[in-house]
Amino acid sequence: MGVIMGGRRGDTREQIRRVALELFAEQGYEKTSLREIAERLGVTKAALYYHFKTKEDIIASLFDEFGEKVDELVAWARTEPMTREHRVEVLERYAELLRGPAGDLMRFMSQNQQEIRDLKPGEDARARFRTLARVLADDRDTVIDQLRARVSIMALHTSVFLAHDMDISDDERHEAALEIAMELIGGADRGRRAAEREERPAS
Amino acid sequence: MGVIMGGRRGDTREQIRRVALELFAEQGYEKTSLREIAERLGVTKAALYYHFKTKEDIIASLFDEFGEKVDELVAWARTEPMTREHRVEVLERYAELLRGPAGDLMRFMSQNQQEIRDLKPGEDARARFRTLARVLADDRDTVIDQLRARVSIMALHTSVFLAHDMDISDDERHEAALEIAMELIGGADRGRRAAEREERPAS
DNA sequence: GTCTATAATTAGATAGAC
DNA sequence: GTCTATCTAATTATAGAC
Repeated sequence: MGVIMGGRRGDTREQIRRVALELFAEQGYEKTSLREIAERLGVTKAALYYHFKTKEDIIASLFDEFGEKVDELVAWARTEPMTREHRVEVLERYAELLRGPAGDLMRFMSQNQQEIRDLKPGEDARARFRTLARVLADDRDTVIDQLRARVSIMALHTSVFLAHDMDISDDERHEAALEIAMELIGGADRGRRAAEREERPAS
Repeated sequence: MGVIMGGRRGDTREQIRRVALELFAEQGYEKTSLREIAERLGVTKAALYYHFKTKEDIIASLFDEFGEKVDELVAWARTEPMTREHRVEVLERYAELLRGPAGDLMRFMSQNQQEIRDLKPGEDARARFRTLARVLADDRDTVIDQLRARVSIMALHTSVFLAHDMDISDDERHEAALEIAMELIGGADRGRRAAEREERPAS
């Protein structure tokens, strides 16, 4: 939208976010120091503190952007009844969301769950992850179907490093992970969910 | 084999290992300080350094014990041709191995992959993980079957925290994770592997 | 908006007494 | 085998000049 910031180049904040995500994804949150982020950007630590109050604020800013998109996806998902076809559509959209920076962020989150567990942005992200899983399989589904939904999402998050030594392109890997995720949530001869629904009176 | 240690109580080293695993699994490797381990045990940091040369040596000791068991499992797995039934058996044995301390260790590893990536014991563990996955699906299988094998192992490693807010017992969760893992590696109407083998001359 | 300088804290690790 | 005391290095964060 062509927003013009006060200073000469208003993109410093954005560059901090970009470099921080790079380094967090590369080596983890704790291991990445503010000094390192500043050095790679050619500025000093104090400059970082002008744009972000704390180190945690940097990562919070990254998670917030992703969180909004997930919230939108969940809201959209709930506009239609959860048929198997719709579940597949939701998963496809989520997989699409994971191409680009969001994928790096979720890969980072998967590989550093413990580190970000105590951080507010980490808690929020986990809550969103649960919400998305519950869209795919809720309390009316069997516990195993609920677990299948979670494993399928995790498969999408982790495919990059699960397949990192396999000789395939990014697109092939993306396709393979999506297929596995779909098998898990929309399984072939699995009709428990539909069967249960039939037995229940429309409330 | 009933080894008798030199000192009066040879269990200090073992207690350090136990407490360390507890804390590592609770809060991660980096976040757990040697001071914390020592305090929970009622000793001092210097006492730890008598039993282990470095902090890394403590975690290496934990991974080594687990690694031996995985090596044994892999060796056993290779004594028979890899039929679908045998794959299921291998996975069952691995799941059984994950009950007890090994499960805590693998859960810790899953949640802290980035942290232990640069550590020697972490590299070794990852190599063993790949080896086990290749026992279940090797180069002659499709890439998607290879990825399925890895997802299935990860599902076993992570079921504890994937299902931590679900209202099920440990045994139910264990069963559910194992079922999902088996679906992934021994899938219903999936015959690619067998078909490929038929086309190949017995070398 | 970016800098220098520094405070305050904590970590892993070692030396040497007992 | 365990202790006290200490070293070195790195971290997050702040104060104040320009």
